[in-house]
Amino acid sequence: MNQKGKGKSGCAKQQRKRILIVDPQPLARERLAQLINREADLTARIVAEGREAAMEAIKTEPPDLVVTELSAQDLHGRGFVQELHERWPGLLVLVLSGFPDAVCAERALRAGARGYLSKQEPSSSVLAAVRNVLNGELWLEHKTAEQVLARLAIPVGDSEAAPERSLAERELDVFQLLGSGFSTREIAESLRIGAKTVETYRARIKEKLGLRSSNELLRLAISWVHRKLELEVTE
Amino acid sequence: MNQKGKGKSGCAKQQRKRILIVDPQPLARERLAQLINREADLTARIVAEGREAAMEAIKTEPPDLVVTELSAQDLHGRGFVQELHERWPGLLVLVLSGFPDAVCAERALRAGARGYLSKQEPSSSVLAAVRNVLNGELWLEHKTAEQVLARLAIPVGDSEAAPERSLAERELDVFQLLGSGFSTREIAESLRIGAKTVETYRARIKEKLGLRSSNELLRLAISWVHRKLELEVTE
DNA sequence: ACAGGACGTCAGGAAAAGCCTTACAAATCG
DNA sequence: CGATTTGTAAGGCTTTTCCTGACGTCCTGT
Repeated sequence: MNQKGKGKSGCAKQQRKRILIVDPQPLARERLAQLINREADLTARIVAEGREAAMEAIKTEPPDLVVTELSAQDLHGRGFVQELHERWPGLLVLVLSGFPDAVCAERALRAGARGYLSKQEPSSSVLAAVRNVLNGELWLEHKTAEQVLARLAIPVGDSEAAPERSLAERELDVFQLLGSGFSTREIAESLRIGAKTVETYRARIKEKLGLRSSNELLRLAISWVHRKLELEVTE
Repeated sequence: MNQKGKGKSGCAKQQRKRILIVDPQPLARERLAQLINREADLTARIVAEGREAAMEAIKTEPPDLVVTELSAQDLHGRGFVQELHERWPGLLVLVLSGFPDAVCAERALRAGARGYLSKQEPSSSVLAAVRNVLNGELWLEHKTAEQVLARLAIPVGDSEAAPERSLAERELDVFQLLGSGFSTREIAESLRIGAKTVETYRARIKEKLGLRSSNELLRLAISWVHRKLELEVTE
């Protein structure tokens, strides 16, 4: 909206906030870069080659903000946020998600993200989110925020039915990927851990949820994902 | 790449192919519209307000091609693509997907789409896909294509091959029981046949539906049962 | 009428996935 | 500080799935 008039000489360029975009979807990332670059006080750079390249880029030229994607097939993205947060604790991270969901939002925030929004939000909101997070504020969509707060507000009551309350992080990863139709082996690859480890999680999930067969586990996981997607659609 | 040079007079504008974009993700759809609009012989229009609005737009101003998204909503429930195909059988539809997956591709094609590609493909591929589909060709990514080729033999006309149309009685029994959460062994008992026989059916189902893993089979079966239940409830 | 194909049924052996047990370091909790 | 949870994983055994055949029964078309 208003910009200009802050740097009278060439130094304005150096005051631009640098934003690094890490997103596997070209259409989305290109548009986002455009939107950012046409703001006079922001400048965007895209990393298209994956997470390692992103790390490299951050090391060589630290950005003020990283905007990254969190999509269904790659829950490992949460690990990315966490990794970022561990290596550069002060780095601001905004998560764009193709998988809008309060549980994911909460987990992204726990992992160190400073904002979370759905790709279904209008461009203007995306830009608003970028600015807010740059200003040091936390950014969440309203509905998501409410849901997250509601979840945080509920102490360890007695509503034990929801898998996400009783499962550990990694177990939830596995559960969700199982429900999305991935095999144990694929999950292992996606999470970058051994297949044997995934088997351990499956066993623990089954124990925690009181399931007897692998089949029941799969069925429950799939229904859970279904339900989540339905909620997402209706709201 | 090359455009221009085809319309020497003002009539070029009227020859522009009209493309309607239906996608809930603003970033992606805006970028796509840009890419299309900067081609001299193509013009894009965005529908942001949902499927009904899209139907309306198609009715009032028929496009040459509809590019739409396939996200979570369409994994179950009857698809937008199918509805489009029923109402305008000749309408070209290209599906952009956030979930690169052969099963989804398969379903999209069966529902009447003429192309399917992942949002992870580079912008240039997206544009290439648009052009190919406009030219009457079928467009698939290579990996997806290989997986789907098996059944491309089925003409695009009025296939409508839901599982119940292509599976034999016993195969459908097994499919449904699988989707209801029964194991191979349980199904065998339930149908009073040998477990080995059930295995045979599973194999045949997988072949007929072009599934590669037992996991995919299970996921499809479960989704199918879900969908059936939903339809029963809502209708 | 008879050949070809889809259907229903099953088996043997190889390959893969899953289950049970054990392990251990780090984090967290009480 | 000790106990529990979490994240990671291996070894060995059991079950399931996959691949390859097989065989009789219906239809269907020419």
